[in-house]
Amino acid sequence: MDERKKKILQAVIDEYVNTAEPVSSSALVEKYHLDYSSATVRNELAELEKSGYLDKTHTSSGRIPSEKGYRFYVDELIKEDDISLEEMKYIQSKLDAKVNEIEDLAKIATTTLSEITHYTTVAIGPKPERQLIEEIKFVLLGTRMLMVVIVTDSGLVKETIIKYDEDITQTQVETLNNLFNAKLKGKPLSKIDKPMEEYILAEITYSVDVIKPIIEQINRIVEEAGTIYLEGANKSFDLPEFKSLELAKNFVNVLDEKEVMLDILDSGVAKDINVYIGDENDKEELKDFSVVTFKHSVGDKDLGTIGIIGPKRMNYSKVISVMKYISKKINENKKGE
Amino acid sequence: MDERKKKILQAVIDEYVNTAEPVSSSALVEKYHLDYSSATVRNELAELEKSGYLDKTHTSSGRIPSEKGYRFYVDELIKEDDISLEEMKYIQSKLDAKVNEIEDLAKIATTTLSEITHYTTVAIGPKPERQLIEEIKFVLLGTRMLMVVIVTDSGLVKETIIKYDEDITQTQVETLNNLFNAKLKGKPLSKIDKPMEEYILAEITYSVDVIKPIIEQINRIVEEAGTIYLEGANKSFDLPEFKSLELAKNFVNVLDEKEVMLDILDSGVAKDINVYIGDENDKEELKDFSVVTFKHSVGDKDLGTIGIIGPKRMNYSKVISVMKYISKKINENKKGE
DNA sequence: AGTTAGCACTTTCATCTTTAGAGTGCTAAC
DNA sequence: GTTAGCACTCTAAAGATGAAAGTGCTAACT
Repeated sequence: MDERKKKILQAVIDEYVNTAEPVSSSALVEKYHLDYSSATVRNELAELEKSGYLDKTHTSSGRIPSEKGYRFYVDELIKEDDISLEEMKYIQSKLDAKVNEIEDLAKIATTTLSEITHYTTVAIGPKPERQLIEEIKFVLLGTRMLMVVIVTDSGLVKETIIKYDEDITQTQVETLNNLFNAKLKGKPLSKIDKPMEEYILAEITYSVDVIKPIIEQINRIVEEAGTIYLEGANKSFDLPEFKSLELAKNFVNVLDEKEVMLDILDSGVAKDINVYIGDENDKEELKDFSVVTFKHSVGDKDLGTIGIIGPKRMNYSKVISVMKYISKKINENKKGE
Repeated sequence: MDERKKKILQAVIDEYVNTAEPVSSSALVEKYHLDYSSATVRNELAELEKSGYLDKTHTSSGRIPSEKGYRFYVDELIKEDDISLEEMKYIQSKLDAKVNEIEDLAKIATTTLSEITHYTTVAIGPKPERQLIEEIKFVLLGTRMLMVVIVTDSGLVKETIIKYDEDITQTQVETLNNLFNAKLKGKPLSKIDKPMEEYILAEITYSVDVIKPIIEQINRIVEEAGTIYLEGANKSFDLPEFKSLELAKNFVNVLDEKEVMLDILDSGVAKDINVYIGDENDKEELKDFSVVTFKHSVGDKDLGTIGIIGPKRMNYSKVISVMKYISKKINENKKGE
């Protein structure tokens, strides 16, 4: 593929990303200052189509990029710094807000990413099994409410409350603190399995009624730790792709299925940024969309994965530039602590 | 209004609620076993229209209920037990789940209501200012993380975490516990104002840096305590009213505006169930919708308000029946505790 | 050999026209 | 008071028309 073809392909994609309308040869010449006539461009477009980088919606329509075209764009033509000074400042200001909980950080990053790109974003924290329990603390509220707090090494703090029908003594709380810390500290954050449950039950001399709900709630917390954030689902309604209400509904339904979302975010391979264009998505429901995911981390600490879901004609340059910038800034901020 | 007119009006509304299509005289005769010819029904329909209970979309169309018609239906014709045995069982099973936090109860009620009625539901807890602080507790996690827990008399538990750059001692935690409990226990859950802040700062001998973030976070918690739950926003897309994407977008936007939602839920007057039909809504954005709200409580304890937002042709009978049933069950469950 | 003007050809999209069908309102008869 | 019958109205879907937007190809040009 020669330089002129690349330039034209890039122009077609840039234009189509903006307008969502098939791009004509004359529009390219006018808007992209090409020093050739529309006829020449037409010849090139025909060849690009023959090689599979472009498509047409009907015989006499302008061109739209094919998935192969987008893939070439992402691999070869992408601008890595497609981000304005204003956007940088905005990101900085958002990230500057004092963040106490690791979950809030993910939330802020997700929201900001959605605000700047205008696409729908999803996020998931580090996998529970990969976090280690740093502390587990029991706190008595009043006389019949027990709060359980779990802190992990990646800074996740999760708590839950259990109501009892009878008073809990401070001594009991001490025993619980000692026992659970002895058994769970340093262990991965995963559900309490049967053997462990039996061990704990055997160890504790008093009522099973106190322990049972604790184990139940801890297991619930662990499950919840893999929760997904979703941001800007509405934004997609403004896309011309969703002129058809049918499509819009489908899209919303996909987002609603946590399982699907989880799989997508998890599937990212070794690379920090992964781009799946249309058919490259495993999930049938996403064949008409593109997904970009990135894992963010500080040093070797995994902080989870953020993903963007948008139309295939997504602004890949902007999305990836912004992702990289956010990722960089999170790292800088965190290192300062 | 004579009995036959009532019967016909009821039939028109029931039919329109189901089909969302203008109702014809012949359809009424066929489906509702009226012992009159379509011509007679037509005469009655004409009179009902003249009195303002019915409308037409164009001269030769069938009838649709007017807002006055819906209002009459709600006031006079409603079936108070429009709920099936299956639905009762489903509600019971949902509410049976052990609920430790008052907020979870609101969440469950909201979700269940949305699932059964297929409309969008919103909920808000009791107003923060009307709750009294029962306990405020400081808990040290590790050496540099401080957790603040606030428990109110209506059972709300809110917590937050503050990270410090230096170690916090157990003695400091004790001082904090004593001071804040002495000053705030029994007081309404509201933001810490300037005089109180200054008093606290004067009282504490050590670093302002420790106190400032605590006050900040407590104020954030209080603000958050008035949070809204939203459930089943997607469901509305299935309504034929939303054939136009424009309308659907507007609807989603209304839901997004927390202020509007808050006002609506707050505006409920003394009655436990309030119905606002179309123009009866204060908010311009809701003139095309109907809103039903109900306050739920146990004894004299306010538990907040739940609202349903749907098309004017909402199934008022079902909505109100289900609301009453849920309210009743919550009361029974809670009393048992 | 690469470029381009020119023009026939294709397809869409918006606008009109037509027609069948659903419903009402009214009149006159029961 | 009720109803059969029919003229009349309006909608909604299906075809008809024409302009506009583009392409592809040919033949001429540099």
